[in-house]
Amino acid sequence: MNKSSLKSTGADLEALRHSTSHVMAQAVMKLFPETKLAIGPAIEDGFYYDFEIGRSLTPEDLIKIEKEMAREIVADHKFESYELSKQEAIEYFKKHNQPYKVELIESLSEDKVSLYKHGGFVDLCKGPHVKSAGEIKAFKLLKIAGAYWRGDEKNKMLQRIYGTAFHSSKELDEYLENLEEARKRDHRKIGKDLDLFSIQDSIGPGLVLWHPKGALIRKEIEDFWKNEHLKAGYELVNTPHMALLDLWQTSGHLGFYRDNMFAPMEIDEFKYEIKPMNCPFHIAIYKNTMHSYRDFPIRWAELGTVYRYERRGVLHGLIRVRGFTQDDAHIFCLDSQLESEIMNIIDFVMHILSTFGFKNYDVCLSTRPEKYVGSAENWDKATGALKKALEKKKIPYEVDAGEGVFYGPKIDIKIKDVMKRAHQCSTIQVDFNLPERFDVKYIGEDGKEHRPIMIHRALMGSLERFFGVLIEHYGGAFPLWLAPVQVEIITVSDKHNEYALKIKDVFCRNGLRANFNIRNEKMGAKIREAQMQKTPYMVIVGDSEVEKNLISFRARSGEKQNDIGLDDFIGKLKEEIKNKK
RNA sequence: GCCGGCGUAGCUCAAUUGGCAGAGCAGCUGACUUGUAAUCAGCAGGUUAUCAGUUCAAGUCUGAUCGCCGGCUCCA
Repeated sequence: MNKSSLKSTGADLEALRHSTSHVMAQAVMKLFPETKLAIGPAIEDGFYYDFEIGRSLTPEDLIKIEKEMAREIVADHKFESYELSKQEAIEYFKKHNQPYKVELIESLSEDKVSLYKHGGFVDLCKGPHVKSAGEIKAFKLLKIAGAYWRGDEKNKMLQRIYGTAFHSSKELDEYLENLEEARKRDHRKIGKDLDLFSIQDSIGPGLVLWHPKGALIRKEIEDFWKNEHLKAGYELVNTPHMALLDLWQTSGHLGFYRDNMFAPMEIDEFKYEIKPMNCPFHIAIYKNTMHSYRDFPIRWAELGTVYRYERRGVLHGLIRVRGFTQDDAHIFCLDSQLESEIMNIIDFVMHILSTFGFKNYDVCLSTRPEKYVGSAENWDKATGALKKALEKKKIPYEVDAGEGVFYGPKIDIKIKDVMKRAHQCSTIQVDFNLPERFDVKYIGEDGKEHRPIMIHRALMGSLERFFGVLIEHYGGAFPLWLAPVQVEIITVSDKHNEYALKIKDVFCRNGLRANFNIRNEKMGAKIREAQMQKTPYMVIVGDSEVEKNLISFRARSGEKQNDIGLDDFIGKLKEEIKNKK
């Protein structure tokens, strides 16, 4: 649940949705009187309610529940709040056979509990609610899902109904249209339509095949990434995909990360492990030589491919996979450099992400969890540095208290795509664990050994996830610099094929990706095809162009221009590529 | 992993109560020679995810397995 976005949609909308969830629960109770109620809050763009019902709900049930809700809304019962003592409330819910409510009340610290009543329906609830059910003007039940009681997988699984509600049906319709738009932009669909990537049964779940067009986009991203890193004072490293199991013993991953690691394989009586992280390798490079305090900061970056075991049910297109390439970097620095390094990284993240058209972010600072390594003093120092860096950069952020990784505090940056959905990609983490475990050190000014600070960071997170987000962000219509085919050459008839091949060659020599499909098809069909493939430019040549040695073009956007010089057109494209627009 | 749903040609989808697996697009071949979002015709394409079972007969019913989808938990 995202509190900030609840705020942005308004407290009254939250009350409306919360009230709608009560009305839904009431309808469910009426249709299934044996139902045991769990919880039913408002969430970012709607609400849900968890139930234990004797049987599995079906989509038809949702329709019945909606009808029952509509009747209740017409009845327009008031929402009335009142208080009971804890004991009275427990007795009430015991009497009505509502064990989850009893458990909730028992866990409350207050002496009195607040309840809301409307119609005959009573629920444990802090409120607030709308005045009466009639205020619910537009709602829809969206999906049925399983959800663990109290979010713990050891507990019983309940049935959750998701729904949403708005103040007007116009807003509801807009929301539903938005959902439809999101479905159209689904990277799995676009990935198939544009032949960018696939994930196949014969290869294995969560393992991505990058097809030529996807791989081309990846190459452009990688080239950009590498060049920007070199400019920003990073050095590039490369490390293997596996290492002796001992390495993971030393790093501690076998202890705390085993569930996410694939089983080791045995080679020549030694056990090897496919890597779930890149950090130990970078540390190994560091440790291969002596380091002076003068060397810092050391910034090593790698597009490092890692493999992690993810439970089957969590895999999702490119967003959640089992093999992925992190745009990883590790920075070794002095305490005194931590803050400025963090600020550098923040600037760098913004620079890289904004190039892809991501201008809005949700930033979170995660602080020390209950279980942690390192001294509390170091944690405070590092957390303070992260905080100060964010404040100096005037970046608004939320604090996720206790949500840091056990080895250090972190800043997570979630990018917001054009559909305003947030995606976890970038992360900046201070690590107190690995330097200790690997005994990483440098020789200080005083001639003695000291422990450097280590920062992990990823800007795009993983190329797979980032690509998935990018596909949805652009809806498949990649900007020219990323488009796998930048120019589709289309001839009016096959008389013009020779000229088409000639200009294709000119495009290629100029480093532009031009395609000419010689297939004998009417130009209307070829334009349609290029348009559906979201090719940025179509160059059209017929008698007129061949005669005058010119070209005509049509942009994906609909922009058209006839009879321009090939050099002028190429200049235009090069300018557009340079600006990465 | 858990709850629920789904799995038919490369893609999108059909196939009465169990009764001969089909269409469009894409592909191939040929004809047409085209001016800004689909030219026409022919051909080919399948162990209906896999494996068992029920039945005279299974895409359809049952069970298991695999995978996918929506969530939960977990996370780049």
